[in-house]
Amino acid sequence: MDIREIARRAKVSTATVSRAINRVPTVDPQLAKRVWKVVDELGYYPNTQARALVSGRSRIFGLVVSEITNPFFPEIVQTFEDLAVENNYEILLTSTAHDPKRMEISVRRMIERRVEGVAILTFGMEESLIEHLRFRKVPLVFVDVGPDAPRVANIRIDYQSGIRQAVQHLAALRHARIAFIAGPLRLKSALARKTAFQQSMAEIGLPADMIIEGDHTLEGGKTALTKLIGYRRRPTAVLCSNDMTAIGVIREAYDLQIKIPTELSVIGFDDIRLSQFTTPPLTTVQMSQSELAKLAFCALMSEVNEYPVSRRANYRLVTSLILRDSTALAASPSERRRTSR
Amino acid sequence: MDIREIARRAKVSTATVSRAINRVPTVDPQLAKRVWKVVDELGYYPNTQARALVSGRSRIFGLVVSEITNPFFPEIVQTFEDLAVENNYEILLTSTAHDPKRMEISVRRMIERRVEGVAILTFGMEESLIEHLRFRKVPLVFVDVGPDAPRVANIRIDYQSGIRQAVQHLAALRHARIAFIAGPLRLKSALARKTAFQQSMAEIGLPADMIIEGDHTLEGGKTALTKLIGYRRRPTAVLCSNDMTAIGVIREAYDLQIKIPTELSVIGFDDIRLSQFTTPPLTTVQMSQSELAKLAFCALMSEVNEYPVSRRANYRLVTSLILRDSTALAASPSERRRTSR
DNA sequence: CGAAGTCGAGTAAACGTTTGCCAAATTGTA
DNA sequence: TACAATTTGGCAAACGTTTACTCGACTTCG
Repeated sequence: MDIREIARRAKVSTATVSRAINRVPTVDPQLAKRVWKVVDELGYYPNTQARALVSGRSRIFGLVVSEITNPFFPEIVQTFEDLAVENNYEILLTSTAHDPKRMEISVRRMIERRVEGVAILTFGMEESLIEHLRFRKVPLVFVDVGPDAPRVANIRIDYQSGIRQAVQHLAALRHARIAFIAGPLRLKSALARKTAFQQSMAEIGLPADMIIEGDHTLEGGKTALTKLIGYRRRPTAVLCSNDMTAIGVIREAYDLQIKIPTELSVIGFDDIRLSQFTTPPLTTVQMSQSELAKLAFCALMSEVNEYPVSRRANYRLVTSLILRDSTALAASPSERRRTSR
Repeated sequence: MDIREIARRAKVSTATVSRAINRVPTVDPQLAKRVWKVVDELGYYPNTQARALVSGRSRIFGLVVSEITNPFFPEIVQTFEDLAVENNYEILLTSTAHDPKRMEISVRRMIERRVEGVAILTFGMEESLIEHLRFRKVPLVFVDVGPDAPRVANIRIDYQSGIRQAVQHLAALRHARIAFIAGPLRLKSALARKTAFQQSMAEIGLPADMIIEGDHTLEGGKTALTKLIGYRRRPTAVLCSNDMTAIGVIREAYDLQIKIPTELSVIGFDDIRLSQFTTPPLTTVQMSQSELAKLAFCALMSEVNEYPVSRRANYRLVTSLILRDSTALAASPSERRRTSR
């Protein structure tokens, strides 16, 4: 069943059917109604590939994430999908798992399906592959790491704002020995978080001398804590580069019978949904995933639809502290071992 | 850059280029090599929509889930995607959030993109919408709830096997008062789990008289536990219809200062990844998500590619108990209040 | 009243592939 | 050497839309 069948039954030309379906205003309302009637009766759905072929627009956006099973991403995917549907786009989702091979396949898939734009929401990506997309003039949006080039938008994340709040919150609770468990420092985002921590500490005259490089996983958080408690002067609070790390810390603390928050305050970063559900609920720096997805989508949309000369856009996402129950007043050293619930 | 450009440069016809690219064996290796050379040099990627249009095969499968943010689904999506990529398929992911409106949009999207098959991995779906797909003879695969019809495959889940193991495990640990927190009983899957529990209890002569209807959420688990401890004769163990419920129970137990597993044993169902990370790690009945995705994908593939007359296929997924640390010997009533870590 | 505009609908040419059919080239057979 | 049989590659017709052009029928205006 195709547009010709509709045309025949409504006794008009295929051009008119096409125009009616696409709600072109010049078509006579009478005719349009006749067309729509037939369309509904027959349950006709236009063939997207034919449309795409002739119009040159696939109405597909690519979305690249590290891995969907990483709790950071589902919310992004969800929001992105919602927006896509609202705007009659489809999304081509690929996960790269930081594997060059998979990235290459991702890019190939995107190009073959002729995506109109790609949001790369993984943190860091093979340059050479991006080139393939750039070469084809596909609009791109990155977070933090994008090149400064035409048709490339960047979402700049303001790590400092939230991390400063976190540090000052701890300081206000009289913590002076604050440790930081960083992410893998080859990731620009992890590096930026660490730097923000150091700067925030410096601002209030505290030493940022307890920094451990973790790997943004739960396991990493666990091992980091075991290292931390081996220190001569243990930290009374620990700020983590992401929530999974913080959850690892909480988990290890439980095993070591260190009470949180009374004996150790913990703050995470990201505010993945899961962090509401830890025991105790995690105080964390929020980097809104849905906001991020929204920015990415809008960036793509305007790149695709706006006046061809879209000025090199930069978007900004601020972070901010969410208070839950994993932080408390620092125990004074003397009462260190007594305090517990 | 299209196939004609390649043809021109390789000095062959477009037909030959097409055949070379699709590795049709009748084409002379010499020519094929020449074609591939040009293809690589120019970085040519075939246009999928044109292909789909003429071949009548979109190479897209639909995948319907409830919501990606539900921790049960990401793993499914991941596995499904991996398989899809391996077989040169793309996946059109939609989440319905149990909302009829969204389901309708989902179905429309699928039909417009001409998916070759749809896996409906949400538990329960609007009949009428399925009809639209059935009407177009799109192969479908369901879990548990599918109609018995041609071109519809079903994955039958064996809830009984795992739940029996769970019950017997608890019984072996001398638990006699075992509660069950069910899911929303309008869901066939939740009902089946409850029934499996009742049967398993009956088999070993224990009364299944502490059953509460929850809602498969963490909150639901929390409130269920508060009800449970109000009972005159408290349960010493609780089996939950899914992991989120169990996590809610653990969380509430923590707040109520009930020690798990010494004072209360908890078992979940699903084995979502998260359940490894609770404190204590959750003993649970595994229903392998990746296995489920694999079955669904294979069902679709064989429906699409096999000899036209594929006999009505039924697939089977067994469940089984995974032991972690949320279960322990039942405390005898006398030592009930003394025992704790 | 006739010429010049306006407006709406139809004709047909794309879009980039695959593939049925045919002809040319090659090989085998007598 | 001639003819049949078999490969192999090219021509051109699809696939289902959109859209630039065209053309007739009304309006409008001098």
